[in-house]
Amino acid sequence: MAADAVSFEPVRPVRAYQRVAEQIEERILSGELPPGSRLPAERELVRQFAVGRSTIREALRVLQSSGLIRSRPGDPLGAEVLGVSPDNLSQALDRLARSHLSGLGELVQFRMALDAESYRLAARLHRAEDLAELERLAERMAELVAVDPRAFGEADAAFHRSLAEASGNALLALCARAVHDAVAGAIEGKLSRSGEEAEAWMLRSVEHHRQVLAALRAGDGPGAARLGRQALYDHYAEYVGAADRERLRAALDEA
Amino acid sequence: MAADAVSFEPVRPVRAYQRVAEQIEERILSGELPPGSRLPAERELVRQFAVGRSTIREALRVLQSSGLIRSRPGDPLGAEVLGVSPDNLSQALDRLARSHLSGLGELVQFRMALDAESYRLAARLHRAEDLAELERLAERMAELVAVDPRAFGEADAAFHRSLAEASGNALLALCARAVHDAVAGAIEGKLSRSGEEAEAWMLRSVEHHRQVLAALRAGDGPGAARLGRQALYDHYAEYVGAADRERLRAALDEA
DNA sequence: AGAGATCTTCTGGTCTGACCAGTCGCCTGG
DNA sequence: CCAGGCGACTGGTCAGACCAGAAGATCTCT
Repeated sequence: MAADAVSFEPVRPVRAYQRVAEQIEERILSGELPPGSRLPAERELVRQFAVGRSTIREALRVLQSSGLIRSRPGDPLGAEVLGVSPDNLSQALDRLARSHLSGLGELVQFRMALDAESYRLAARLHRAEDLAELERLAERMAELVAVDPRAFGEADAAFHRSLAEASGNALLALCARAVHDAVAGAIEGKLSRSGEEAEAWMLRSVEHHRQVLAALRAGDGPGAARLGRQALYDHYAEYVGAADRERLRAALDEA
Repeated sequence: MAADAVSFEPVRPVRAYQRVAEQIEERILSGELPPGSRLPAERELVRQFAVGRSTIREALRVLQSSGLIRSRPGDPLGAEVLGVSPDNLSQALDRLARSHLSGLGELVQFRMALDAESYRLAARLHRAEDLAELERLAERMAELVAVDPRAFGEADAAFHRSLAEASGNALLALCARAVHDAVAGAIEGKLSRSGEEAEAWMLRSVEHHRQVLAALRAGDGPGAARLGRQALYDHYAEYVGAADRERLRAALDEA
């Protein structure tokens, strides 16, 4: 142990822009720069950090690509602090999904796991107001069937988001949302239902939500989880290849 | 619908560096620039894209911060393409964990869900060589107990990685790894076990892996999932607050 | 001839200074 | 009071320069 204590670590060069980005990120994550606050102008940061403007700009680019800040030309107030957001997470998941590494099957299978867990937790831990909100959304969706498919889709997404948030785990909810978006992006275009099919699909969704709500009220975690898995299988099984369908079935069994 | 078709979308300015980054990212994600290949030198990219060097550099910074490429000063081959990796994901998770949005409890709870699902799938879908690899790793860990705690920890991480990969879902495996890293980062420092405690912990790990392997061989998905959840609870319950412990218990029940 | 030191020439990292097109606040003329 | 214009900012982009480091070529000494 003593010999380890005096051993040196290889010093790796730290770029100037990196240290600038780390300093600013630290202030944001610590809450010292809350969302909505403004960074000084670039030329002011140049003075404060005593580096060139290109260094400052590269640092700001990194922070911006992480979704921590947003800048707009001509804004006399400087870059806006956005705080931690799930956008970066969705972006990362999106990349994973878009790379040949993962196909639609893996994506849906992954979403099965996330949804099932959030349903299960929501059934066990939901608060009264969560349930009220979910019932409100479910009602609105029932009204929208055969009226406005687009609004129905949005309400559907909102329902799933609220359900995930009712699990009490914000991280789980964010990831579920990110994967939801990734699936939607992957299936975009393929999903071309005729009017009748769309209506049948909406009716099935409403029924599914009714069952999930019943499970939530009963506090039936495993039941809610099973419902979530089954609904995803029913929705997407027809869009994946044979091998992926086998995969999804495996995710369904014993669950 | 017709009225919608002729409506215009608000045009948002697209920065030059953004388009450069998108073009390069597209080539990487499509596989045209496989991992290990090299990008042209910056000055060459300046010529090809017909933009200034600072624009090129900001684009490369974005790609680098996403973990897609890596550049090294003086490298005559140009920036190296790394391909999609979970580093960006774990970085995003790390930020979420460090911000007040998510604490260690949520992180561990999330990991419970991912690990449980990957164990469950691995028990059902693993190939013979996966099992052989896992048994090899488990043996090596058993040898390392009380010899090299550091090497043991690495072998442990490798075991979990292989186990997640045996699930057949690369996306799930990458996310599990990212969350694993984020948890490790969040608990860093707090984890200061004495020699005896460390050895007891290692022995418990070996036993746990033995049980998991037995469940895998038996194809017992739910059993493997339960083992994974329980092991995480046992490992981390002492490090989280009372509220988070309740949360973890909820993730354990009925699973 | 082989091995080591030196040189050349590239790389990425950084800085400076400049210009442009926006955006906002102020101020003036109605 | 308000509309319009002026000016002083902003961020986005470019051009050119210098530096330290890395790699391969070259040279020198044994």
